Amino acid sequence: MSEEFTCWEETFFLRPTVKIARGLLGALLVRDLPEGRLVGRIVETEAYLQNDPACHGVRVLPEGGTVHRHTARNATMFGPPGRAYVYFTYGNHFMFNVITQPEDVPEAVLIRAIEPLEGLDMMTRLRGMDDIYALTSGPGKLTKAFAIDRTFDGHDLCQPPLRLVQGSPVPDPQVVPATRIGISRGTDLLWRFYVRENPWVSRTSR
DNA sequence: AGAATGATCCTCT
DNA sequence: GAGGATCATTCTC
Repeated sequence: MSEEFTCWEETFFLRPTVKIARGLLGALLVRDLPEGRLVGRIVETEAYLQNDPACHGVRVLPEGGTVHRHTARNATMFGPPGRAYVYFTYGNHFMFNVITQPEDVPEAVLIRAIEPLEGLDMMTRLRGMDDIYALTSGPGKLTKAFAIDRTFDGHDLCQPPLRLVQGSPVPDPQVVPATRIGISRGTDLLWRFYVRENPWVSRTSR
């Protein structure tokens, strides 16, 4: 029951975004609700970069190059690091990302899967199901289990009621680099990372 | 204004 | 493994 949750300094989020995606494995997501606290350990992430055709902050030119793309939806991607970028997709799901890099550089890490540690009863209620391996094993699942919606877009992740804090680092032999999921461009890049053998990882193939 | 798409999930076969 | 749900956002004309 220790209250010692430690955020990162801003410099953590100014390192290369692919390294941050790797480094966020093992980090904890702490969600405070009126009914209690939810805690989970990040086990799968993906990096999205400013020159990356799959990134929301990027437009692909007909000639094949890329430029930054500002829109209403992705505005927080151009904001300061250490904040949440939350958007709605497929008519059903919120996606939760961590913004990296200085202002005006649209890069982020998508949190794809979490291992639930605390508050599993509340997560089953929020998810409307009781299979613990299905609670948080996907980007849309974990936002529902943690009650994360678009009101958190732009939220400072060092502040309650939603915090991203340090956990136990995951050693290299346990980290699997893989291709990203559900995108139509940039599919060859190994910018997804997950914890080997962890049952909450959304997809273990490549 | 209308069409297409989407960093997904669930159910069914 | 395939297909439908479902709608906000973005793109195209």
